[in-house]
Amino acid sequence: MPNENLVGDFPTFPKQQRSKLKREALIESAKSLFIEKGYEHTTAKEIAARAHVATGTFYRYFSDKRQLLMSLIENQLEDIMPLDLEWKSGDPEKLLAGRLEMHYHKMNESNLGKLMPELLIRDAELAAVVKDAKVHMQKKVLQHLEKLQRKGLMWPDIDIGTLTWCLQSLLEKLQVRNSEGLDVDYQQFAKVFCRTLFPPEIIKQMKEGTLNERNVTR
Amino acid sequence: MPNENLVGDFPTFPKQQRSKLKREALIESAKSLFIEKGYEHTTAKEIAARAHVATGTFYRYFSDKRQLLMSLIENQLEDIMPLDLEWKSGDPEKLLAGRLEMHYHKMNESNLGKLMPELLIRDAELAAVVKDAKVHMQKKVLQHLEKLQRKGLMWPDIDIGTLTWCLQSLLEKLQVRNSEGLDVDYQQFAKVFCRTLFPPEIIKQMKEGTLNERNVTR
Amino acid sequence: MPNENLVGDFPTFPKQQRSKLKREALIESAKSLFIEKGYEHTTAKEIAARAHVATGTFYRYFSDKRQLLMSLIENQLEDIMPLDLEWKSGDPEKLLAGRLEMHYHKMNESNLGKLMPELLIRDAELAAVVKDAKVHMQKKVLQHLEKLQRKGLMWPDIDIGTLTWCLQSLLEKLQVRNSEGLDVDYQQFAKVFCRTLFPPEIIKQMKEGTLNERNVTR
Amino acid sequence: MPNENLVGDFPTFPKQQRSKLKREALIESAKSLFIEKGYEHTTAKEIAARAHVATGTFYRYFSDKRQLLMSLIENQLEDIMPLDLEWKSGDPEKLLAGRLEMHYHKMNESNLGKLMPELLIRDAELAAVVKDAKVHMQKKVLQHLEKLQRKGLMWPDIDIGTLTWCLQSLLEKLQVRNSEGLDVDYQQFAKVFCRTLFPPEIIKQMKEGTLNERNVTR
DNA sequence: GATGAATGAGCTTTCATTCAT
DNA sequence: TATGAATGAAAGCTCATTCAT
Repeated sequence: MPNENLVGDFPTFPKQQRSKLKREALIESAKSLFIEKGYEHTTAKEIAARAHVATGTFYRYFSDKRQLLMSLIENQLEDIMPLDLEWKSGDPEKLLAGRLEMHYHKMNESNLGKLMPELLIRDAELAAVVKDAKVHMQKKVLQHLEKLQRKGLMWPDIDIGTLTWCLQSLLEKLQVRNSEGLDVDYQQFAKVFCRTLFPPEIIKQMKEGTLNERNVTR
Repeated sequence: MPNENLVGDFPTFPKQQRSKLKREALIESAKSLFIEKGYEHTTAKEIAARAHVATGTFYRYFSDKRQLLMSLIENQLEDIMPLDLEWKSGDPEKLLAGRLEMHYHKMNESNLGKLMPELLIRDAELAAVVKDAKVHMQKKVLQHLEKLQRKGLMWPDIDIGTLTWCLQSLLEKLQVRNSEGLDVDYQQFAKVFCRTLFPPEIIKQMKEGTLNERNVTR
Repeated sequence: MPNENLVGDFPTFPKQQRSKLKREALIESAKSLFIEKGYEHTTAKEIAARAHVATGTFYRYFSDKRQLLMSLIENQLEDIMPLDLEWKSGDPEKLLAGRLEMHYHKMNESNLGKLMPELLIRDAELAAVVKDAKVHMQKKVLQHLEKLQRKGLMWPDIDIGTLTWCLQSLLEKLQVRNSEGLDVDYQQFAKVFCRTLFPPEIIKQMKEGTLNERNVTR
Repeated sequence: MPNENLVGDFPTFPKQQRSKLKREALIESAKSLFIEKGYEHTTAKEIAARAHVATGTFYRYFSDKRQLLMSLIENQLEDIMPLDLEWKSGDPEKLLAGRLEMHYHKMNESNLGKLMPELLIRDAELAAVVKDAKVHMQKKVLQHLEKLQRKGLMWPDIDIGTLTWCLQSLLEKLQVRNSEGLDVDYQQFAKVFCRTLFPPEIIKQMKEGTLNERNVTR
């Protein structure tokens, strides 16, 4: 064991570091293979091979393929989840477009979007994890929309639950579309979303900054 | 096996008939198993067993599990596809709500919705088939929306392609939701859809039947 | 392929028959391999190979190696068990020698003797099965010896339980020796056994036929 | 690791000492594991772990699992071997009972008895080692019995070889019974053994101390 | 045609052994 | 020397597919 207490020694922990690297290499390898060939069609051996590791090493880091999958998912749950919608002042369409673009750009880096539908169907436990996260996210969106509605910014006669569901659905689909590499005109999508949520005159006021929230009882 | 050549035997082509029955039994069996356990986890033996035929018989009717899947999909592509949107006169929300309900009721009977995401990911050829159908469907919707836009019924400043995509996406998601057994308030969904497509005053006119299409250049 | 519907055809049931043959071939193959290399060192693949059958076929007939073992054991439990001792009139040494020889000859054909010690140690369930059979056998021997003792034929001051255990132990060891191919002088063994059981004057009377059992209260 | 070169440190060869300790720890660990789970089911990793050393260290001390086994066996061969029978004057039954009890008590502490049958079957070389020891032991017993026979103490008409074999067999079985934790009435066993060896009147004389060995030609 | 036993490639997983640290 | 992560051969078992009946 090298002396780790010398002044100026490079403060790395070679073993743990290498371990961690291998673990990550395996996860990366698995991810790419899952995306290429699907979860079922990917074998532990292949995962190990692409990570430049022996088959047995796979089982030092993960009890099995499923466990690796769970790690992989948990790592990236936030990326998978549709973004958090929070309305600030300003042009809502531009605002949203910007956020959509940023979110899906990040998403694309972790190509999991492509993977999820398959996984969710076959694995009840995983589905539960993701569903929980989704429900949590939807609650937040719902609360936000409720607040907006109370402020009189939204269509008054539409059920907020339905609206939330529609938004999330579109965001998820957008995510899939994105992961398929199709290009997306975020400006246009933002326009549709806004039109779905807000009556035209509200949008106009928001854009002009003349929106008077004081009129709204809270 | 009883003697089938007795006088008085049913005079129609019993062989072909029985063949067809077996083929269908196999498809039905496969469908239910695919839905229950997923495509990968269903074995040829099981499919045969549930269809009350021998394993080998499976291979007389289908060259392989995948081929059966393709048959199954093709049979039911229309059910899987989001419905065809055609706007007639009258209250558009009621109209749409009715059609949605009918469509998803039909869909639910062929529970394939649940199956598709898994399949599409793994099987490029299948994905291509489905994508073709989807594109075809989208084209029709697109044309219809273009006509509506030209008539001045729709938001003038929204890209029709984006809109079409949003509609289809929502319809697909609705289909999934449906197949998960969650109940759906079609009335509300119809409202959201309509609001996404049409400006409020147009909706009002449609409902009142005072819409004057003649103003629209064609 | 021979026509099996000819008059005079041998009334066999080809399928079941072949199945049975294969099952037996597998059992035989397993037995010989277990004896050659031990249970743990024998693989399902090898068993199948020696039975001229594919690996998968093994699993059609047995859920796994252990199950095959159980079948094998149950088939041959009687052969494994030490013989049943019943004393009739006449020269007890000759009588016993004859029975020993016959028994161990039979035993040798099913070479399981060699196999048992290993198996019993590792497999609690199997050990239980064999132990049951052993206990049953010992009870019978015990009863027999008790009867002999009541008749005054045996050493009066020796515990019958201990004696039974010694006899059975020697028989089992003899079985092992036998299975190892060492030759055995049954005459001499019979002499030892008899001397262990009966006082010398009783043996003498038995040989002379002058034994008077009427003196014995029952 | 603490500095081991401090003044006042124990001046003996600490390295060799520690080595020896490790070796022994490994042997002890292996022994207990072999007894608990059997030789085949014990892994090198487990042995190392229970001995509080790294897996690799195992291979510094033993070329392989089997070699460790051999060491272990050789260490304890005497305990495993049935005891040495030497007849002195006095009550032979009491004498024998005492020795049996002592011997099997010692045996029980090194629980190897349980292990042997499994090992002997699989491992020809080990079997040979043990067999050698056994043969050697039997020779000694044989010589002793021959002496006794020449002195006229034993049944004159029984083959000494057979007798030796029977004695050894019973001793081995007793050992197994012992290792199974069943209780044993050594008094009774001693009685059976003596009766197997000596005619009743000799036993009587031995007990009474009236045995006149001088009558015997040597 | 129909049957289902048979096949064997291929997957998951274990573990004796090696070797860089 | 000691370590324990890494290795990869080999075991158990499954299942799509074939083929003799």
